[in-house]
Amino acid sequence: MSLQRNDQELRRLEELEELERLGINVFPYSFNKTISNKEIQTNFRDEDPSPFANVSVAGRIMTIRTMGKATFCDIRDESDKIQIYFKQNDLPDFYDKLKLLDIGDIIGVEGFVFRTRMGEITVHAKKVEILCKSLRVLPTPKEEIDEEGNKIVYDAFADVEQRYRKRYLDLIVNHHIRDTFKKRAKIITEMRHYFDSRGWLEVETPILQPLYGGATARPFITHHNALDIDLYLRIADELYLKRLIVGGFEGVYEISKNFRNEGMDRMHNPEFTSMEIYVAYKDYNWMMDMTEDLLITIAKKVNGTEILEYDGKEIKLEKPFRRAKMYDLLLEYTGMNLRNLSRDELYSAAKKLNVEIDEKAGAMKILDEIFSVKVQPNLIQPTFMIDYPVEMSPLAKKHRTEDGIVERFELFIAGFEVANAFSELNDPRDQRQRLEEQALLRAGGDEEAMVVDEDFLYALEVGMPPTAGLGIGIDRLVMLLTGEKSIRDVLFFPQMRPEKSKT
RNA sequence: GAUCCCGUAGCUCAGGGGUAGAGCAUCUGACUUUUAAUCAGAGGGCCGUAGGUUCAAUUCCUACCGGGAUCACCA
Repeated sequence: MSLQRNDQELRRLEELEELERLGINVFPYSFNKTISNKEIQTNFRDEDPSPFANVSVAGRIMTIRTMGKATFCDIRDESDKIQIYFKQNDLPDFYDKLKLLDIGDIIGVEGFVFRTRMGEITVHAKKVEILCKSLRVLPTPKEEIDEEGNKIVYDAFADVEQRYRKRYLDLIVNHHIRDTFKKRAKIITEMRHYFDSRGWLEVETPILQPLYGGATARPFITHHNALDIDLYLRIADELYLKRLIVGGFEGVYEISKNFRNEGMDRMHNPEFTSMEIYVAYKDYNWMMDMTEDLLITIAKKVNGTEILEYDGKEIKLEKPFRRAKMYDLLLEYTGMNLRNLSRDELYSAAKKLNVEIDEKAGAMKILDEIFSVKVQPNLIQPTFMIDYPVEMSPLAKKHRTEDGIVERFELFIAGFEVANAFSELNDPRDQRQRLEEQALLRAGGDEEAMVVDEDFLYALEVGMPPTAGLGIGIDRLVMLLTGEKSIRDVLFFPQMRPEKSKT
């Protein structure tokens, strides 16, 4: 921890000490803020300023303009900016202390609201309190509105690394980014509301798991000292939620973090938020209807429209979403029928399609690769891809009429996966066989294959009703509804490589 | 892991083999309705680190360090 301070920071420390010498508590305990900046900005009327004859505002100083015996500054609170007018005659005790204030300090101001000659709604200060002295220099972007009303930003705080590492600075300086996070909160609230109003129960299941399951991914491993056992941070909560359906709940859902020890890019963060829901007596057809309705409801509540714009493309969330079988989509975009092909036939098909494949890849891996290169980028409008090969989906129920296929869908929007769902496998014999096949893959070196969870199998043997399950990647849904291109822009604190001390 | 790009003042960036540049921020002075305030002045830099080429390197070369993007990995 370096305590080296630059000249500007040293000067701020000196100012702080000077204020303390003058008997001012630079870090007081509270302030009676009576109104938000936004309320003033939206409700002030020149005809009748009386409701604002005595307001107390507070916020962080963003700019200071001193003109001798008068000073203007802009302060920002959570809601908006407002200008403060300090006049020497009106602040005999405080005015000379203004020079000890800096951009970044937090102040509280009592005064009356008026409009300046330049038309700016402003608080004329009668009393000023310092609420916090800032010892670090803020990045200092400047904004200007040109004649066409366009906002021009100078010296933007735009370095993505610094923005992610020091998100608090990003939030202060790039005030608008908070809109994304407000929207994120609203999306989750609306989702909860949708589920709760249908009587489904929000639950919490273990994050520390003795066995990990419910998805194919490498886990994070940790250690419990008292029990002296390794535990895994969950990669999914699926198997626990199904145990609750076995226990007699008919609708359970959980919104929480999963952890996957894999690569990071604009669609992946090692910890991410997912929602999983299980509803008894339903199948994947019902779940598709519900998913459509859920997403359209949320989009309308959050954006006021079911039309999205993402990456320059207009996307309509309109019932019904397209439903297409996996092999039909593959045929559509590759011109090849890939069903019932052997591993080697799939491999040569991939070669023909110029899809690069690892020599050792198995049949499902090849199929997945062809899909993600040739099909997925084209699925811009909402598309349920349905009916996957059984080998790809160890927890999904076999298709009621088609051999070798399971009842599963994934929802693609804007070319990325938003949701994944099955008619849940509830035949314990079939489930055991599939998990044992996974265990074989695992023994063969596939680190992502699932492990056999005997207690889960026990629960299935006790009996789980027919059930439909759905998982939605919340981060990706937020990206879709906010237009953000990187998962890092919808997470306050995305995972970053640790900062190493520079040589 | 591969490829490409970046590293110069507190911030955003320009420059270029010969004393290091701008705007903002900071400091001093002027200014009692300014708003990218303005005006006059000032301070602030191991030009990421190390080595090489050179009379001379912040600049060219190499390596390293730090970071980013794309790809690979990863539903």
